[in-house]
Amino acid sequence: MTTGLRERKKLRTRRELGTAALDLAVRHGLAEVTVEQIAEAAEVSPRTFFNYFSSKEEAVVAAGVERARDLADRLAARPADEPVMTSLRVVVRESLGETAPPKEWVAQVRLVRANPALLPHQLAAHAQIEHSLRVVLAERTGLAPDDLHPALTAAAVMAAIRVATDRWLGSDEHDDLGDVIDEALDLLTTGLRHPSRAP
Amino acid sequence: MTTGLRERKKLRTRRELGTAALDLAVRHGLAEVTVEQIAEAAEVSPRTFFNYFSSKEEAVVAAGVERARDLADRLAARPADEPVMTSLRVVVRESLGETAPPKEWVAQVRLVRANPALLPHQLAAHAQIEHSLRVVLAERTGLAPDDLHPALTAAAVMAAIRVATDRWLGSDEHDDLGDVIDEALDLLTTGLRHPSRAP
DNA sequence: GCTGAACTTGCAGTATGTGTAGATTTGCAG
DNA sequence: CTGCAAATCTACACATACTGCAAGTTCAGC
Repeated sequence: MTTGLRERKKLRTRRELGTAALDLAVRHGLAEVTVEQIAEAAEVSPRTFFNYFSSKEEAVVAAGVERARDLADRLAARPADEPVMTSLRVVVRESLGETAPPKEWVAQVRLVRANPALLPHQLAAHAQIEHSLRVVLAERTGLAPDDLHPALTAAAVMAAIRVATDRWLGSDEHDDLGDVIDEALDLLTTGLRHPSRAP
Repeated sequence: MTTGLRERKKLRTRRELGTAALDLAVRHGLAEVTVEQIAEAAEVSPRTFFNYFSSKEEAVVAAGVERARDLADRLAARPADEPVMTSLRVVVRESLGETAPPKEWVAQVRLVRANPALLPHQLAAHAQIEHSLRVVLAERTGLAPDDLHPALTAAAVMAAIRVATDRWLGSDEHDDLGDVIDEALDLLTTGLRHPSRAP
């Protein structure tokens, strides 16, 4: 089952467009970048750009989606008898990178922070990832794919990652992101109980 | 502290534009509606529309934001010694309406379901509400406004509402929405533990 | 009433996004 | 290898979305 040339080429173009969009936006500011420039950087016609993405915002964020799709893949690869939350902690750690978070990803989340116009599309991207997670979780637990439990678990975990990342960015990336996320996941597993203010 | 005429007028225009956008989109389909039509329906120039919203999608979703802002207001009005989750359950029930969910709101979420292009903006709107909730929760618990706990609680609750609503829409609005949301909140407070499959 | 600030508006110009039709490339069977 | 069918890319045309600017117009406070 070798993926045909056609398919590979398409994927390559998509990636090309995504990274070009991100690169240009980081370098010159989102507002200064036009679709024409992105298309040119990816060596493709402007019309073709719109065959892949419906806006430059979507393209900028697309790279992140692909990165995060591997979260679901990794999750599916964990042993089925491992507690779900354990699996989730492991895969999140894994995809955060051994040493530091991938700098492409950091550039992206920083860009979103600086450009509120990107937020809607960032959140939509998260929703896609959330959906992938939900599907895997449903298989894993043997529940229906539209059951409340896998859906909410996926949503809550994505929320934890989002909130933790935001906090991490806000604190000038001083803490270890993995630790912050773990803390957030702890809160989830303890039912969001009010933490004692004197530990 | 009577709000000046100016301010009231502005709010009125904003509301006018939002409801006009929603109305037209429901009636004719989102794609068929132009900003010009929305502006005309609100008796305002197209240029003015863009002084309020940066796209028609944002306008369509704005009505929902305002409705949901009252969630935070209601929450702030609950007694401070009531357990947070209890307060949340109460205010969600309250704002769902005594008998049935407000039909304007239902129309809106249905529209988003039918038009994926609206999803990003819907999620951004949720993020705004989430922020309001977070602020109130922080005050309530006496924690810093950027603390992980209020932030994650707000995010998780919004996620619960979103997932529950989606499920409710998917099941042809047969169940009681309030019950579905309660179920989702239960999952949150029990730490998302895997529900026993034989109750 | 007068004055400054806030809001609205028209206009001009650029960028976004889509339908269509024809060229180009790829997959595949003969 | 050849040629056909389907997928993809591209150019062109066009409507709509959005923004900056320089007026008008309306409101708040003195």
